Amino acid sequence: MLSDTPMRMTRQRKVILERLRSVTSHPTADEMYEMVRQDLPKISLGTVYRNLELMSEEGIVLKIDVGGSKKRFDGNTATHYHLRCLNCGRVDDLHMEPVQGVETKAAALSGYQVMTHSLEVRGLCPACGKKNTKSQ
Amino acid sequence: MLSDTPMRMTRQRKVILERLRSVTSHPTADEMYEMVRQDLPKISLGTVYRNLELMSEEGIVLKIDVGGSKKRFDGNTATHYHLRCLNCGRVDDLHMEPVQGVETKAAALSGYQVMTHSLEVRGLCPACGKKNTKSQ
DNA sequence: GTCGTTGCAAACGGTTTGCACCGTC
DNA sequence: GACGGTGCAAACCGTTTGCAACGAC
Repeated sequence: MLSDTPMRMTRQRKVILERLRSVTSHPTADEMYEMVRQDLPKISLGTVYRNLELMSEEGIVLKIDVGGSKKRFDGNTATHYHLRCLNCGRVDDLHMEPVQGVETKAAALSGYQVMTHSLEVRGLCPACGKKNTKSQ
Repeated sequence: MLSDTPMRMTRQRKVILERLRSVTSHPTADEMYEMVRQDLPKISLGTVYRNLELMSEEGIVLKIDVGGSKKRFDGNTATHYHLRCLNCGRVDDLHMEPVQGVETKAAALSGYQVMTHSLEVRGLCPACGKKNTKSQ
């Protein structure tokens, strides 16, 4: 997957990466666009998409393409799990050690050439859980 | 989530459910549309979407909203995991017992009101794996 | 100077929705 | 007969892409 010609470090690329690494949330491309525009008001949404895609292919950032209609991005590329709020859509890290042996087991059971795995726990985040028990 | 007024069992609804339960694959809404059209040539794609959505809310079918741009649907609502091919997009069941205690642990760690979890293993399916080692 | 990258705007693809008619209860 | 469901088509929304100008190397 790694391209042969190295990625040029453009101003846009640099800012996107810095911004993504500076937050612990898991922004959507759109949220990234808003963040980056504070530094580069003229950047286009297309550029943000292109760079997030490219950097996720290079393994520099993590694309969280799991549940929900929007993709989210994560500056932390180590394998880790996520929590997603079914009400407000926010995504948090789940600080839990990855399950041992899933990939090996899955490969043995299925014949797939396994590359990664992800686990997502879904429910209501503390804030939405509170709202929900009161009003609904 | 369960609505107060019961769902009317229309011809469309019945056929969609039957067809979904008759396959072990994990069709997209579009694939469901093609399948159902064999019985009901005049059905509209919108109806298929509406019914799959509705039935997943009722817990009659499972919406697999995990990776990839298209949602997929599953007639088997028991918690089970999936394998996804990164090349051709096909989704298979992973016949593995669900990981014990993830939900409780996640709830304790995060304060989320946990409802479900899902695990997805990604890689190349046997067919694509074979192609890949030869050509690429 | 080359050629990868950008900004822009238009296109895309999956999904949702407004509407008037239809059919289940 | 009421009212939820349907078919149709248009709208939606996140994402991708073609293009000419730009700028990193």
